[in-house]
Amino acid sequence: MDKKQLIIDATVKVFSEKGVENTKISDIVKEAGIAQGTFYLYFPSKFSVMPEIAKLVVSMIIEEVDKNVNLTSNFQDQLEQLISAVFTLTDKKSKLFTLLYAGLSQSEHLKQWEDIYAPFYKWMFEFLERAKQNGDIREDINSARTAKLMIAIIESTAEQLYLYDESVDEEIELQFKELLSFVNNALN
Amino acid sequence: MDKKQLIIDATVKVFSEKGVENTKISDIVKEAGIAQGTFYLYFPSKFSVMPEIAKLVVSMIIEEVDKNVNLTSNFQDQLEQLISAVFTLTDKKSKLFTLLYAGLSQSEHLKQWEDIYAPFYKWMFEFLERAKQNGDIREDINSARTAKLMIAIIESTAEQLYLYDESVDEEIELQFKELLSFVNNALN
Amino acid sequence: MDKKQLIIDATVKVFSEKGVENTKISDIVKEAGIAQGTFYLYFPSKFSVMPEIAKLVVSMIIEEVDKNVNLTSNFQDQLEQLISAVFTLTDKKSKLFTLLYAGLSQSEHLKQWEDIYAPFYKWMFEFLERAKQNGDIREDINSARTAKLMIAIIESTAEQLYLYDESVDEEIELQFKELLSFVNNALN
Amino acid sequence: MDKKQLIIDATVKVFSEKGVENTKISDIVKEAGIAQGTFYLYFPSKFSVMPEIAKLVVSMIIEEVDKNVNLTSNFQDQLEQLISAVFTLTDKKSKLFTLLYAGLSQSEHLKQWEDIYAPFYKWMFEFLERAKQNGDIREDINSARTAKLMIAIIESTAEQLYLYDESVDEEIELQFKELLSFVNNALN
DNA sequence: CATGAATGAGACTTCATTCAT
DNA sequence: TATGAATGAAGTCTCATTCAT
Repeated sequence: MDKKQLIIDATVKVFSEKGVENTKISDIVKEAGIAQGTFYLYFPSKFSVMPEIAKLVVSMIIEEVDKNVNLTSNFQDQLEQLISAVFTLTDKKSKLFTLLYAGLSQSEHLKQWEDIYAPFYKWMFEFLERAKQNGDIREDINSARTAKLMIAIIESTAEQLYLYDESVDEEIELQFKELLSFVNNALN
Repeated sequence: MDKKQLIIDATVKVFSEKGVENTKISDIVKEAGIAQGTFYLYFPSKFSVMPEIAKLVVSMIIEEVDKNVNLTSNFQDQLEQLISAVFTLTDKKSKLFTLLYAGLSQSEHLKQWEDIYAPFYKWMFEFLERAKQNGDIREDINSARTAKLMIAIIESTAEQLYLYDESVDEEIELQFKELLSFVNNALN
Repeated sequence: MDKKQLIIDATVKVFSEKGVENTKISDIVKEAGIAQGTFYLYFPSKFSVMPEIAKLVVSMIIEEVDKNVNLTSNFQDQLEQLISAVFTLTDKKSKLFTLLYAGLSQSEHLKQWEDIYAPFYKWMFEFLERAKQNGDIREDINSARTAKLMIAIIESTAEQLYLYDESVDEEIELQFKELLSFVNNALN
Repeated sequence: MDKKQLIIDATVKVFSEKGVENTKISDIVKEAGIAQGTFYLYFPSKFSVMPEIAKLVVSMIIEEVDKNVNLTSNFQDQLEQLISAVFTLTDKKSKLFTLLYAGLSQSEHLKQWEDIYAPFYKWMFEFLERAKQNGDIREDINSARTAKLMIAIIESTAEQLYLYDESVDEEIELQFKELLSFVNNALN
């Protein structure tokens, strides 16, 4: 198998398990089953693997929403499917998301993050544009700016519920409903 | 002067300047003007200063919104004042907020963060309850859950604008308006 | 109570519990219930408390053998009482003895140790002299030199049994008998 | 050259010169001519080198007694050769023996010491068994237990003479004779 | 005499990085 | 390309000792 991919996979695993700062290069190479020096043939530092991981996460998000949001459903249902998809993925990959968000706020390479995140913004932009054309949401909405707001509130809420709160299922369900109602009203 | 406070202040300063991970204990004590060993009389590690910093930040937020939100204004204006206050503070203390958010997502002591953040949640809860009693917002809103949503979207957006985007003033103004409109609709 | 004695007692306690090298001055003062600086009014270092401890141990040995060796018994019995007394004390104070022996072999102040140990050598010398005069042991024995041999073999054996071996009672009993027989023969 | 052996040899040297407690890892690596970090590839602490040193010392003892005790001599002579061999070695390697004995009484790994010392006990056991079969010593002697007594008294006496007393040659000679006579009688 | 907060030298240990094989 | 033993800079943390009160 490709050594570079081997390193990326191993890094995702150990980063998820112990966090970025507590991970040593030696942990990664041990997990990857390669020699210490080999790592440096592909990456100059553990931090430089992060963009690869971010791309992975974003592609997972896109895949999840594409799979779950049924464009033939009515808008109400699509909104619910969208939020549900993000929640599900956040739950399933909580450690991975945690380190991504941590990486986002820390990093000096903010511009890079934006580029990597761009596909999700684009997805949301098109989602809103479609809705606008179908008359499902307010006319005065700016799809680009509202896309940011939508992503912000959905991800932040998912983050709160799954990463911080260790919430019980019932509370998650209620917060989910409140968010859906909030967003629904916001868009109309 | 109280050595503990000296350490906290110095830590805020150097954390803000170089980030948590790039800060050495020696940086903190140099800034504080104390001996290396003295640090350890008050804190077991640089990370253990974080909760103190978080308390500081939250008290700054509360102070800022209390100062700027005029409870005698109409609700529309109060909402604008609230968002504006958070935006202003995020702008002014962007480095400090960055490290707080990073700390939040990293930490193992999530329950602790919740406790520290509680005052802001409480503030927002009371803000919404008042509005509900005055008939300014929808009856079916759950103030506790919506408080979380409000904080999530306002802070996330401020974060995006001031910490990541390095946005130009005009874009900030437009995004501010879009957020205000979004939230206004969401609550009605 | 006398602060110096307070320090000595506390030092015996913590040295016994954690060994000399693992003991910090702060452990001693905490145990003694005095301030950090007070220690230095009485001793320049933790090592300088050792001679005091050694004196204590030697006086304990003398006391124990004096109490248990009945000079009116026949020599055979006295020998048994002597060995038994050393064994009992070694068992009861094993930690204390361990650190004394460690201190003995480490120290640069060997001459000092000899002086401190002198009373036990003297006791043994007189014990043998008496036996010689009573015709209980060989005429050609040199009491001074044999005193050293006696102390060496009794203490070493006790040390082995109680400090190293964690021997079971039965084995201790058998080794005790073997030693008694060995010494008995050696002296006749 | 093998780095591990390099470290062991260097450790023996510096331990002998300045004692275990006064030795810093940096002293060892300087002596060994290796980098600081290299030490930790082979040993987790300076104390963990001790067992290796102990093995070395025990093998030296075995070698010395094997070389000097002539199994074709009569028992009296063999006994003298045995004691003489231990005395000579203790004299020649006094510092090394000192630190071994100190290590013995300190260590928490007592069981380990026993294992390391086992070869000498075995040697002595066989020495006594042979003598018993030849009718050179008492029939009622238990070789295993008496082996312990023999080692205890010979080593303790050597230790006293060479490590503590800084005795003059004449006194050593006399104590040697007294010991030989003592042991001779003890065994018959 | 007694205190104990403060000091700072210095030992420990880690781990990213190199480089000869 | 790949290896992994070796390196040594750099940071952590301890703790004996001091000294103003």
